[in-house]
Amino acid sequence: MVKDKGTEQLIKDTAKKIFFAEGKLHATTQDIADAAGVNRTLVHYYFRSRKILFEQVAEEALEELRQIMSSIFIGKLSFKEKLKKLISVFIDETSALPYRELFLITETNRHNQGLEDQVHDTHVKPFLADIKEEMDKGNITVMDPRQFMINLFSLMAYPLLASTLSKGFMRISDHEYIQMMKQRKQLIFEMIYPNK
Amino acid sequence: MVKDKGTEQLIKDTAKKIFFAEGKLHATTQDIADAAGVNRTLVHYYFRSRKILFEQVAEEALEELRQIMSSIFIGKLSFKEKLKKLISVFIDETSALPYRELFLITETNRHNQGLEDQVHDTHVKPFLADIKEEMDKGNITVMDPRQFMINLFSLMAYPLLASTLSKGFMRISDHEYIQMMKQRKQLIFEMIYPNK
DNA sequence: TTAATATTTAACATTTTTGTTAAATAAAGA
DNA sequence: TCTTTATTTAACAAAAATGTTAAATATTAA
Repeated sequence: MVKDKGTEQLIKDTAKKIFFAEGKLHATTQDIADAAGVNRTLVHYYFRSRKILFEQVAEEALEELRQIMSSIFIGKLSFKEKLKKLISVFIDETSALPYRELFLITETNRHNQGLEDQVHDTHVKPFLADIKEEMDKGNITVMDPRQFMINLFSLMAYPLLASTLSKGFMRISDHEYIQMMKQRKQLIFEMIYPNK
Repeated sequence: MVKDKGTEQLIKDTAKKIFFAEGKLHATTQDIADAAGVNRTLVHYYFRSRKILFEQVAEEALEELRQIMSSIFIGKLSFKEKLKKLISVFIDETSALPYRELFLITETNRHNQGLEDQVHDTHVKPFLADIKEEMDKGNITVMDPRQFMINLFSLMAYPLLASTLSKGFMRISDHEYIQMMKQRKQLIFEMIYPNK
């Protein structure tokens, strides 16, 4: 593997790949070092401890999720267009890194710490207000805007998170599943934002 | 804790509680023994190794998911009633054990083994056929029946699986979140099975 | 009761994972 | 160049987790 951005970054990126892309939540520092093709001591040299590496990775995962949200909500698109964009971006991102949320969830459970997050005021609150407004306009089904948001993220995230189970139960091949995930962009939009 | 069903069962039940209810996927045999209030050696006495305990727990998790499916599909209810029942049962079950699927997913990823499951022919295939039929009747929106099924399970499972993230981002209290999950039974049904 | 069996415990051993130290090598600046 | 600093490695140490053994206790059936 190329170490263009330096070894420290390489280690962190490799850890993310193992956790977020491969879903190997039990990976050890040795596993990470091996995958990165470096001596395990470097993990300690750059991060001092496994715990700190994990915390950095978790913090950046959270930051990445924030980025997705903010990338959508800058610019003056209509709600409808924002929604389309969010679905497309989120599904693309999550297809590449399906287990990122899962990592956050399990790390949070591991240390019995809920997450007090600032993303609420900057992104979630305005988004919920937009949803409310769109309901008042009669464009989407009226419900608790938070339920709307939960529905949206459920439909986007779950099939990628649980692809192993879905594919197993429904006997869908890897290739076809990818196709289906692409189709979901349109499908989710139509469910959430019905034409009439 | 009472050991009515014997210590072996107690250990297994405790492991399930830690994995499925608390989402502590990194729990050690010591953690499990402590939570069960027994000597760790008993884990080895009854299960020989940590690996075997995990495999048994995973196999039973899978069996429990099958049970949910079959409990719905015996009896001669209409599709509409089956759907209502499935949503209600699944959400109740998953509220109690939100991380059961997550355990299966991570254990599957850990050992690079997909799951070749017999549940397909007995439950999933007939369910998909029912969905198709209902679409032909014009009762539900026409789409790939597998997408319908994915939507259904996404809407049911994800909010419970990712409750930590949802509550954190949207600033919802534990108590209120439970209320919202109850409301989702009706809400999901209406999304999936629209009145007109 | 007693002998056989099942269950539980403590002590020990091994393996795995994590963390530390010091030395070797490479890179960069004076 | 030489000297300082950064990076990497190997060897070692400590801790954590898993697995094994044998003895103690409880249970059961003859």
